[in-house]
Amino acid sequence: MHPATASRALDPALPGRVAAETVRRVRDAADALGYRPDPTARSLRTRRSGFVGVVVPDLTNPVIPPIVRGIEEVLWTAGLACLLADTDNDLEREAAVVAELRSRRCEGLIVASATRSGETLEELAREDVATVLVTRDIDAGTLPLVAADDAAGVRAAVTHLAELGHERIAHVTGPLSLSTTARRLAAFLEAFPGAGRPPVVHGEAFTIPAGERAAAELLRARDGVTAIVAGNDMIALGCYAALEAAGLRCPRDVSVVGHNDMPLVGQVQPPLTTVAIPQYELGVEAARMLLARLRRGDGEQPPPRVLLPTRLVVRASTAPPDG
Amino acid sequence: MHPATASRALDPALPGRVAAETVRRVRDAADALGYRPDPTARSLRTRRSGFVGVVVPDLTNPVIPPIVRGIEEVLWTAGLACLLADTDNDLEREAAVVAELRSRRCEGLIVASATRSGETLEELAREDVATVLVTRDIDAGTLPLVAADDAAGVRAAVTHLAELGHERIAHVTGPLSLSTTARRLAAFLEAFPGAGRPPVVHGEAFTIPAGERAAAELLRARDGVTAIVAGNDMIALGCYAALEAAGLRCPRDVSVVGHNDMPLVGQVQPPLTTVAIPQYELGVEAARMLLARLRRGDGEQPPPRVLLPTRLVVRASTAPPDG
DNA sequence: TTGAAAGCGCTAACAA
DNA sequence: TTGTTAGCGCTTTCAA
Repeated sequence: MHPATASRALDPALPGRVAAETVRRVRDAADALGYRPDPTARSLRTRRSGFVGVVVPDLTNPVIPPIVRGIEEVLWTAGLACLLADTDNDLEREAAVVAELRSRRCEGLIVASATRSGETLEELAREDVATVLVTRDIDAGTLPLVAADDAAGVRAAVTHLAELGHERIAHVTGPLSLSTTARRLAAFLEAFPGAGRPPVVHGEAFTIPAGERAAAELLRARDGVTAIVAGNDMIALGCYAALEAAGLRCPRDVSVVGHNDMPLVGQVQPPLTTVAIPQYELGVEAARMLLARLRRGDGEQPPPRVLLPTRLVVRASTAPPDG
Repeated sequence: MHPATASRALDPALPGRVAAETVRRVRDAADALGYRPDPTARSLRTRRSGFVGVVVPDLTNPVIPPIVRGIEEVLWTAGLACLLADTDNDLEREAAVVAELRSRRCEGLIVASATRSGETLEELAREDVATVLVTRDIDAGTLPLVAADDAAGVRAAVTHLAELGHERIAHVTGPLSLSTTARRLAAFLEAFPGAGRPPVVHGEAFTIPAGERAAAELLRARDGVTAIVAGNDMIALGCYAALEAAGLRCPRDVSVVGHNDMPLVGQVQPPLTTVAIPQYELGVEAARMLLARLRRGDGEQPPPRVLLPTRLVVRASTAPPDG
């Protein structure tokens, strides 16, 4: 029997190209010998590596792991493995990581580390590398994106606070280099048309200390603020700290809404009202989009953008003002 | 110029095997053409894939991501990429995942999903596949291991409670299928030599509900218990819930100590006293151990075991009894 | 439906 | 120090 015939027999994608009897014999022999086709040799021949690069900004950020799980699950089922790379939120490392992943002939890239100016990533679009962005977008808008509908989440948060009776609502943003911050800020501002600009301060990172510093600044002016929409949950916890330092209580004096619904924010004191995003589904959808792109071969014009619904989880950090 | 010469010129590991002038010319040409050697072809020839499989039980478990970061960082620096696979705490999936990783010719495996009986993994030892276990061990003890010194952590916890004046201390374990549970339980029992067996109940998973159920059972008997050493932080939070349901307060009525120091357990109410483990360093050390194993070629007899120090973080969930 | 032959891009061994 | 040759294990023409 010839190797070529065996190869054909073992290829499930070939319908009647080979006799059923032969297929059986080949399979039996393969089982008996414990034969596993060498993926390297196959790759060399077929020009397909069988894996996808997954670039994350920081695996330690609680938003990321469920997304990666969603990606991994879908890709794995499709027979693709995940090469994981962490950029540690560093642009140079992102560039290095993407270069390495490309040189390793990844079939595609899923990138969760995008920053708005995204040099490295724009180049991927230009060179038509199969790429899908998750959560974080580039301003150029030249790459496919799967993200949560943050704007709707922020609108829901503002509406919730307004319904509780809040009139002076502030926003503590995350870092301005991220599209998530921009989207949330824009949605926040649009929720107050004409009514005089609401207070906005910027946190320089998605961390508790950064949130605390920004919120402290906000509270110094005070300005009648009775509620804060935070850029994310860490920022919200920073707000808690700043409120405590200022001798204010949450939610009695100031209500706080977070974003993401990360693990345990329902266990802190007070349990945090927050905008939940469908993290796992973001991963699943991003992987599916990449798979579709790989099957089609070339990029679509314009790149698809999918926004998944968010959900406001009301807990105890929001209450009527003066309550 | 011949391709073989070019290949040699581009290989940094070859000292004076090629003329400096030639090296320069080759490099210039390579740069000009944007030449990148094909890793697939190289792999086929050298029989080295350039990546390592990283098997995790559940990326969503907060203990895992920092470990993976440590692994990824070290491996990446060494020129190896990480193929990530999640078993979802499922033995069948672990078997499938390991098989797939092996068939993809990973140079080695780092496994964080081991269970004590670990069929699949014992086979790796038998077949001399380069493998390092992190955190979770198999009973057979036939594979290299990097883990935290949980026993010391539990001893520190018990000592801390004893010094506060607690005499009736209980243990709520995690799932018995895990070596971490066994190690912590053994250390706990050894801390009470002769003094009559202290109360022990078993949580069937490292989750808040499982911890709550187990702790509720414990509290039904009550039995004068004034302190609980929990199998991990999630179990500890389950204890919080059970205490609250039973109308008891922590730490006034019952003190609680967790294990792992996961994110935000310092923010819950009361802030959790817990045994911190060096997660990132576990990853770093596991990766280093694998690298050493790969360089040596064959397995050591007996397999190395490294325990990294833990640290008791005292917060507000522990206080003197009747306090 | 199967066999034969070629070649993916690289590097290791050997020869010059 | 460089050139030659061969072959890693597979799949894909093309021919039978």
